[in-house]
Amino acid sequence: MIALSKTSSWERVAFPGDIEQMMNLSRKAGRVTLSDVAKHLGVGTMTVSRAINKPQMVSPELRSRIMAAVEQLGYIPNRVAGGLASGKALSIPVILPTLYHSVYVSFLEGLCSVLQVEGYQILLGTTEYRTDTEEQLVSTLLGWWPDGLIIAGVDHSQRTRTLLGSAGIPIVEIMDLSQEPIDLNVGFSHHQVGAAVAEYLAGQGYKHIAYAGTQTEIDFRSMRRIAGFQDTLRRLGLPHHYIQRSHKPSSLALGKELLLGLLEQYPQVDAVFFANDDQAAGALFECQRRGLAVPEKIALMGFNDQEIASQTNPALTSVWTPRREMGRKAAEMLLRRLRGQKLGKKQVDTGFKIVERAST
Amino acid sequence: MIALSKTSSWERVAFPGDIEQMMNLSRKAGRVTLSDVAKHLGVGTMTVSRAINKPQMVSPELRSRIMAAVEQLGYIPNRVAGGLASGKALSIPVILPTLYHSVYVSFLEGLCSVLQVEGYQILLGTTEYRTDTEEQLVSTLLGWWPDGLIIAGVDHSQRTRTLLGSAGIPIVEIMDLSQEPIDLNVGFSHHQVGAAVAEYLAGQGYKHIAYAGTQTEIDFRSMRRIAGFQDTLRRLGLPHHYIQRSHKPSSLALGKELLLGLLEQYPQVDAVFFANDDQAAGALFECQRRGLAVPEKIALMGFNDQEIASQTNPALTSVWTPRREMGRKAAEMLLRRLRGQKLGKKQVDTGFKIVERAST
DNA sequence: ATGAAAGCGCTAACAA
DNA sequence: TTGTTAGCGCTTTCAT
Repeated sequence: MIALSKTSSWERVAFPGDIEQMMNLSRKAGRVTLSDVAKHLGVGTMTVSRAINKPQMVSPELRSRIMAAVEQLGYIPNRVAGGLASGKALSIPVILPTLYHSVYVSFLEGLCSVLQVEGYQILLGTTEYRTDTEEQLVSTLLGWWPDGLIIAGVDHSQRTRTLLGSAGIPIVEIMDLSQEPIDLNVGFSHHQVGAAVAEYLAGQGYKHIAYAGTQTEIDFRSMRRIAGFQDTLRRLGLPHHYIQRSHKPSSLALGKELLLGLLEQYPQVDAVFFANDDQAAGALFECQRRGLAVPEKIALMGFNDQEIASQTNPALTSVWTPRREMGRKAAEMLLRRLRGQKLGKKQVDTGFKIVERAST
Repeated sequence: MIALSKTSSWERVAFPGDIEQMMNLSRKAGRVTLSDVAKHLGVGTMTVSRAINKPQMVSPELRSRIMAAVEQLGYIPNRVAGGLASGKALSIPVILPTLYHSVYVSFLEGLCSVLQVEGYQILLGTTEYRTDTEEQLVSTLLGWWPDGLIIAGVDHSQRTRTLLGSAGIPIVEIMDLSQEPIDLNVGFSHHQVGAAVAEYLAGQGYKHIAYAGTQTEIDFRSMRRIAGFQDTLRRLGLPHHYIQRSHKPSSLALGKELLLGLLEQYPQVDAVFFANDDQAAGALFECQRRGLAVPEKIALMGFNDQEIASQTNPALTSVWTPRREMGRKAAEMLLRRLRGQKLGKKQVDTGFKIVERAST
């Protein structure tokens, strides 16, 4: 592998540092406030506030004068002050394990598509699958006096549960179903996924069915899929000990690694269910290289039904999961709560689907 | 394609709606404040505030009593109030086109890795490549009185530039190099990328070199790569009109579509530079299906050097771009500014590298 | 329809 | 080391 490289850096402008600092310090002084606008027009601050937030309460004539002044002076309402005064910050923290799985990105997009238009600001936090980070994030984010909070997963530390439970705001746990939700819950059963996949692969006639996944010690959802998977294999009288784990983060390369480890240890394996599509695709690429026919020699199956699953050769059977839909649903439930509307169900099972393609 | 499905939803608990509402309304009343803690201990509010924010200024004995009370009462500092009082909200908005490109996700991670530990909260906004959305986001996010702001790209509406320029806080434009940065700037030259790739492919002996990309009308960086690409081909006396565009968002499937469109229109094309690795991979998968030898019949090249490029068969030549590094660098420059430290350069060219693999 | 007063929860600046 | 005073920019409440 050759690497050509082009790099250069240079200084653009030679502002003296003290000018930069001055600009920085002048921030406060430079900001236009509500009362600046009010003074400018000789009206009360409340009138300006109303013109902006409840236009119909201000006479059209005054209103347009105010809006003109707002525009002219470049006034931007201070949401921090507004939030403090009103007790509503219009912010909603979202706590996710990572953004490297496109699953969480899709979820976020679904969420944004509803919340952004309603004027809510999303405060993002990622835990990297660590419960202690999660706990700390919850605590930090609650400090913003959010209107609600959305958190991935249903497995939290006791302190996290206490914090969330006593925050007095709607909480939505997502991506999984909880036995005892803190408040609201949108997701599907990962145990059922594992069971359904085992049943499906067994139904296709495979006899030595393996599970391969990463970070299985800290990814509770993956663990639950394994449990459902093994339970079902056991019930069907099939071997259920073909489990390959790794502590490394998920990637295509890791799919290859997991596959090779599996084949070395258990050459008889004839089907593998991966913890996600990337790993399955990485394994498939390795099969292509080795001339291992898929699915004739070995069947491969992914999870989440990301785009790559439908594009490889052969295309990968996978489990479709409604991540964007979960995002929208979670946002909608939160909004209903915030508006004081009644909620039909506090827990929603969004289900999943096995999408059969050529790899099994 | 068969689709098995499992879905169910049910009502978990039958709380009367009015209780839910009460809980919601009681939020304010239920919240423990700084003065609650102070009263509880019979000390001044400032002492509690100091014990939390500047521990070394409070006597160890009192400090531990305070921390115990904080823990016991479940006090969580209100960052909204603190932000208002201090004029520092410790928040930094990040405005990105989308999270669907893993490039922006990597950038975000790089950013978080520096800012999260320093106590800054990231406020996320995505524009979907729309300048009007960007303008609106800038305005909204500035309302949080952020300490700085990070924005992808260097092409903004005039109003956006004005808003950012007069905000009086450090601004970092990323992912590209600007002729006239608003303030700070970390990125690389997309024109240079296009030029370097054209030169590289021509150097490999290809004669009919094409560019394929999506949303080229609204993705200014892609446009700049095309410009550099065409300029160089022209200079080398090669045809430079093999350009395939689409208005659809980037995906593997679109790579296939772009490739097929290209081959239909210009059968003589012998090398294609795609706007990103996903598209190149999608095209490669289609070549596999059609038995089109890569690179013998047609050479394929990606952009960004995402993981998929190194895993396909053949592996894809690509252009490595330092997105995580840009994230870190942007965060560091911002922090230096916020600390009042001097900055070496206001603009940093992070460069790029052509990573040669088997597909060219 | 408009304005005045009070205060959201916290911290800077000063005093003791 | 600790406490007091004042006020951040806005909205609520109540008056006009």
